Amino acid sequence: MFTGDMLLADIVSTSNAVAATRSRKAKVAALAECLGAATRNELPVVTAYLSGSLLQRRTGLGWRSLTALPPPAAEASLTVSEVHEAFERMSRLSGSGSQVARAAEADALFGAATTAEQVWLRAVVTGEVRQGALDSLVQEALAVAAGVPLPAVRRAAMLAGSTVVVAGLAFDGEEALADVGLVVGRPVLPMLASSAGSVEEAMAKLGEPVVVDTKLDGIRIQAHKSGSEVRIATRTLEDITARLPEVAEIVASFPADTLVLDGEAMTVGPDGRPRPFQETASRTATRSAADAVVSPYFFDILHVDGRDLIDVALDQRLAELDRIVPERHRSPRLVTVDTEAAEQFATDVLSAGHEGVVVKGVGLPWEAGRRGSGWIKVKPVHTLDLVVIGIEWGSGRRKGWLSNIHLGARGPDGFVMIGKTFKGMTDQMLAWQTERFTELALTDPHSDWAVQVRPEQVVEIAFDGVQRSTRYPGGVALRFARVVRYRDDKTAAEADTIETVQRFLD
DNA sequence: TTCCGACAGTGGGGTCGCAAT
DNA sequence: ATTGCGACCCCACTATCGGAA
Repeated sequence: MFTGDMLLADIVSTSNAVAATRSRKAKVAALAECLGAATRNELPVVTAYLSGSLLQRRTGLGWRSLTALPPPAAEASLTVSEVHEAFERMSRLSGSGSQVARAAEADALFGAATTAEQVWLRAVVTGEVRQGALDSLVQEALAVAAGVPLPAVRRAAMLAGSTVVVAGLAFDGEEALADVGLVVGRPVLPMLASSAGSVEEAMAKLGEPVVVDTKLDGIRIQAHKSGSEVRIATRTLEDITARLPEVAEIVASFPADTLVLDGEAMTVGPDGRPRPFQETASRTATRSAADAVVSPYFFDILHVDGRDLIDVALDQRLAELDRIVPERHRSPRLVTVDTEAAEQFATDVLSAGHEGVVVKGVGLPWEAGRRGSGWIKVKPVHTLDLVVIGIEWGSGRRKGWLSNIHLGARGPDGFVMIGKTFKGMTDQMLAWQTERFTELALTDPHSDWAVQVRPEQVVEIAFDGVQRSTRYPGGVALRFARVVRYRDDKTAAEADTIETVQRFLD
């Protein structure tokens, strides 16, 4: 009765075919063929696996626990369903001795896998399938395989909060997908923002008029209220209601029977100014209602009292938001066509201690996922001239290139490491720095993953801010560091000092 | 023919809980 | 009590494909 069940080997060979081509159309075709071969009850697992993910949120397995694997099987026999069941058992394990039990499960699973299957299994557990296709291309493949329009798949996935749960519906046809609606209590995929260097640039992209919203430095929350019941979800749709009882209580008090709100949760000091992100992160990561209280600040509304507002223009949604949510729980905003007024607002927001602004087109509906959407964030950027004190070999497409640089600020006695970065490098820069830092190497560059170098090369680094660190000796680390350019017009002796970096903390 | 939107890849720092030591 | 790992919070940037202009 198990004949016809899809083999893991089919997933693996599809994944290898997808990885072997750079053409997106060819990737989609390969994915679609595999989706088309799945039975209805296999489809959720197959959909997840083809996008390089598991259905289990946590398995307890990671890179470290998969360093030593049992000998591989000679022939492929594992079915997709068996693999899913094995991960399901692992995800349910907890308590004393669970590591041993989990290791035994992992051993049995990997021992039944061929070499190629072991490679894929390890990659999917660590989130490193790297086949050049994730959820988005799998959605395209679903549309192709089921013969339905891509926008119908995307919209259903947005409203259901997942591609996996709508995969089967795609094969029922366009009407079945269209029947997927917003359900209060079921989180929807969040709308994301692209970024721009200035308010003016953002406004130029959107046309007029715009909403200039305050960008708070906390964590994204989606609140669902149904009667007295409130659920709070994060950006990845993890339910954190139990960790934010004070937020749930506030939402419960809002004058609506059913409600879906989008916003940010953040800790605020007694002076009314926002606290550093690290404090919000600490408070929201734990269940204990400690002294630091998190407050919600909402900036959008997707549903109220039986009415979905997803397709309604932003200005009309904001009118509803203002009607339901008191001002102290909304993020401050300005609606304008005037660039100067918008820039002044952004300046005021920054002096109030906030992260920046998000510029939004007033006429746009709410649309999940799409990076190049109608929301554009603008944040100030700082720069420092630092010294490269080490570098690491890259992986994936950066294999064979020295990639991730260690950054040092000038200290009273040598250079003090304050972070690393791999961002902002072009392929040309990667080639150049591989040669340059091989010359400056203090340790054998080919004997180790990380290479120490003579602190001579100055690099201009952009970053968003400085945070307290227990990892680095100076007690500070850069947030979102990226390379602007290498500077040959400055010597290491002219680099910025650790004191300069530490002053950013105030 | 050129341009640009969308996508995937490559990793960064910090926080916690949990199980093993 | 401490430590290491896994999970998840915040994320920027470049290369590339393929459709739009």
